[in-house]
Amino acid sequence: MSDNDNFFQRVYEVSRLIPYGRVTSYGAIAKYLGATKSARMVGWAMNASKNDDTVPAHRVVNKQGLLTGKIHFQGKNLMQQLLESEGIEIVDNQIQNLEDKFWDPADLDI
DNA sequence: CCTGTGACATAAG
DNA sequence: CCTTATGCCACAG
Repeated sequence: MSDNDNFFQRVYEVSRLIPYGRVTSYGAIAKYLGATKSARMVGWAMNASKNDDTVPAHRVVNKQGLLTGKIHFQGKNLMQQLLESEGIEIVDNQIQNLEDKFWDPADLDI
C-alpha cells in the first residue's frame, strides 16, 4: 500500500459507478484513467479488489464481453450468476447483446 | 535496479 | 477456432 495507490483507487471508483445491469471493459476503464494500454493493470486492480466488497468486479469483462475473470471468482460460475441476476444474458461465458449492456465511464451522463 | 507476472488488446499463422 | 507472440504498464519480491 503506497500513497500512490491512486491507480487502484481510480479503478475502484469507476467500477462502483457501473450502473446495475451494465458492464464495462478493462480497456474502457484503463482509457478513462488515461492508461489505455494498461488494461492489464485494471485487471490487476480488480484482483486486489477482492478485498473490497464495494467493487462489483463481476461487471467488468474483457472487450469481447467474455467473462475471462470468472476464474478468479470462488464459484464455478458465480460471476455469470451475478450478471444474470442483473438481467444480463450469458452464453458460453460470453455476454449477449453486449452493445446493449455495455457501459463506458465516459457515458456517466447516460 | 532487475525479473516475473498479470482478470488485456491486438496481430499473425 | 486455435495457439503464439508482442506491447503495454504497474506492482511485488
